[in-house]
Amino acid sequence: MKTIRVLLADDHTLVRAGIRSLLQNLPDIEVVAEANNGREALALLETCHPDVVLMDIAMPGLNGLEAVVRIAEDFPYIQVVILSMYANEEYVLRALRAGAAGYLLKDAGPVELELAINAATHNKTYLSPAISKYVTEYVRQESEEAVSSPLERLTPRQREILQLIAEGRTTPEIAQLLEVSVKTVDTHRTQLMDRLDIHDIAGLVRYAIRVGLITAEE
Amino acid sequence: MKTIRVLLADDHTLVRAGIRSLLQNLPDIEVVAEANNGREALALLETCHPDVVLMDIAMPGLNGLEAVVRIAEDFPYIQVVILSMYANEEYVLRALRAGAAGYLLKDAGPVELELAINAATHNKTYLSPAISKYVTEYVRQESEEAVSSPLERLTPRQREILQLIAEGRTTPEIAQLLEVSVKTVDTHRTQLMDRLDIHDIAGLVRYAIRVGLITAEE
DNA sequence: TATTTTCTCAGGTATTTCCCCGATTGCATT
DNA sequence: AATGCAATCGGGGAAATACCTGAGAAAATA
Repeated sequence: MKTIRVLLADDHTLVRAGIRSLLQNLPDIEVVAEANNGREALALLETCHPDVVLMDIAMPGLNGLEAVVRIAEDFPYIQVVILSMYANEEYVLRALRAGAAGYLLKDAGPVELELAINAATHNKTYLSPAISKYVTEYVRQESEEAVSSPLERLTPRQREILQLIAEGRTTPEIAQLLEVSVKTVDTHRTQLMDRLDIHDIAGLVRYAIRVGLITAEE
Repeated sequence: MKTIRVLLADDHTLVRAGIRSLLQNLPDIEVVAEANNGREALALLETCHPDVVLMDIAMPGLNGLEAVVRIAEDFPYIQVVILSMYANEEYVLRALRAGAAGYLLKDAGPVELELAINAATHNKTYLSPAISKYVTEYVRQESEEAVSSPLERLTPRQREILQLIAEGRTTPEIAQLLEVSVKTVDTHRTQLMDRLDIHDIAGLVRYAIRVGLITAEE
């Protein structure tokens, strides 16, 4: 079995150095190049021809998701494993639709690194357990049509109520504001919580901020 | 020269493993323990008695800045080097005021790791070049009086509980986590709400994000 | 030493959240 | 015509929040 050539793309030098150090302890894996961002990674592909690209998402200049799209287009034989801090559904879906061969959380164990890289070289997909749960099957088929940011999984009424909740309004206040029954608002809250799989106010607020429905400032 | 005992605190397992791997290549440095967050780090101090703590800032449960304050108070002979993604002035100042012996950016080079740790053991301070420029001198003197990130209107305990609330923990959960009565947590919540003049969970979450106690991401 | 602050805990109460079950209406797609 | 979805409303209940009063012990501060 020949050694697997890996390109490392992460804007944090220290993190990159750390992961390189980890990979050096693994057999059959060789880090052939490092990149500071997506653009650098793309530029290095032709000269280094890696088998697998290990790529962070949050990078200045050209981020990882964008880079995955281009790699999949121009170098279909190169597999990309995303290395992300966040189990953000939006990111995961976009990465997989773009053709990523794996999605690793940065709090994954070192063994997962090896798993993901080996899976990628066999054209298989490895996902960190924490994310595979809400992705699993339906992503790839669904990718053809409906795009659906998670926010769009909510009805307009649900989004409206989510925003009011995140702004700190109580259920009775919202009911009065919208001139409907308290029970109606209650039902909407319950249902939008189900859809987002978030079950407390704090989580809703963070989510609302994440998707830009509100801001933390006032 | 005896070996330097290091405790590693970072919530990203992979990053932690990477840095540990880097440190193992350095002479006279031994990683004696790893922690997932600030609270775990504090708990490990007594049993592992490290010389230096390498600590991330953004961690769930108890963040790095808060942990520095407590370490400086309870274990003044232990040096703390902050390991952060952000060159955020607010963070840097708070860390140094709290008594951190160093502030490393995650895109620092591996050599800086060694520099910072060695500086720390000699009671010196190492700062990544990118941040030392806007810190330099005036921090330490100014720290005596003038003030006041809004967060400092809260007691350490209140900040700790605020963070847990903003992360979505319920009162019983927090009580169990801190090993105090539910009523105690309840009182803390009430009192910190009074001080901030914020009277609902949603507002607390937005506030916590605003001041950098937590992020909207997960 | 005296005072204040912090942290701890308790009782009680009102409100709200969170979730279960159910339902009707209307609108749109199949 | 039938199915699905969105929006409305209800009863009921366990849990959590929000707020009140009061209070002891330890720590920091004046």
